[in-house]
Amino acid sequence: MPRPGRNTYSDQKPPYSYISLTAMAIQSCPEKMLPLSEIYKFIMDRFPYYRENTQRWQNSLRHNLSFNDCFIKIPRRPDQPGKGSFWALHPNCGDMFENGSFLRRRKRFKVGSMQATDPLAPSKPQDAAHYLQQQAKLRLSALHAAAHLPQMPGGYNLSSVSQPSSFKHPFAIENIIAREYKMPGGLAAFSTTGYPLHNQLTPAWPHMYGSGMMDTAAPISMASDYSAYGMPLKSICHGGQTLPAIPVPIKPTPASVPGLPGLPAHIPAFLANSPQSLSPTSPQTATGQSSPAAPGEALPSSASLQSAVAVH
DNA sequence: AGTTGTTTACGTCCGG
DNA sequence: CCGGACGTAAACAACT
Repeated sequence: MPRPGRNTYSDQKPPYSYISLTAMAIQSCPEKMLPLSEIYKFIMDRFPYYRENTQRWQNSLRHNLSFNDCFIKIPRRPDQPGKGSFWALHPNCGDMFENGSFLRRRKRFKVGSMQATDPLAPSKPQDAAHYLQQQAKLRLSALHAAAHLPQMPGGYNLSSVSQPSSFKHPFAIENIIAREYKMPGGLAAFSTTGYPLHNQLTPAWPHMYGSGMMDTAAPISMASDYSAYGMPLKSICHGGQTLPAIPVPIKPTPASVPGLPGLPAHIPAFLANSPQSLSPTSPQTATGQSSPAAPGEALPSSASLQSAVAVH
């Protein structure tokens, strides 16, 4: 029996297509690739609406993964147990959403039909898969390296490398993801400790969990204990200071700064921020905060994004 | 058996 | 109205 009045506001269907949701999920993890189950988890963690009728929407989502060229299947390595492959975004599908609404794409991404926005990025799915795998490897090694670096007070000054974002549509992934985008004064959503401040979720996104979102999302997907290469992310990212994605132009911005290759300035902050990183001593323990606060990743990038956003 | 992935089909919505 | 994007259902194969 339906229980009206309970959670109703957050039960609304998010205004994002499955493609958008999937893209968000994929973008949220360091390697930019996720297995199907993690995509499911991500979506369910963030959007209560999708905790029901799982059969229905998951079927739709799988359909989208297969059907749309913008998603690439990356096979697991033999030494990696587990079901299914990893899914990634096609390197060239960048402007599929670029500056646009996540509600409805202007045009469907087709492999052959587009000229590469990234000259380095292959267009053939197979090549792209390989390409992405390489990128993921790079990212991982970077994460690994970062884990051994001393804390950087200034953090990685990604803002110096990331492109000053041009106008970002409110529904652009950066903005959807980076809740801080609309924080008053464009204040950076990061404490000096490097921990993101998670509690200012704007009421503008009722379909997601409000301030409680991060609680429920505590065992967040991206922070799942494994990486694309079977290495426990948590061990890689320990310390809370992790290097953001390697300069990999996965989503080059057309209006990018000359001389600056498209950096993943699009690290989805709110997505990437594993709630665990919220606060090591988070008072909200609704979901059993026993897990060691897994460090958020891609934070510096988000910070840079923040600064970029704050500028305009 | 359950999950994952592919494919086909059909309906709805929206913009041109 | 038409075509494209999207959502959903369903059948089926392959895999764990």
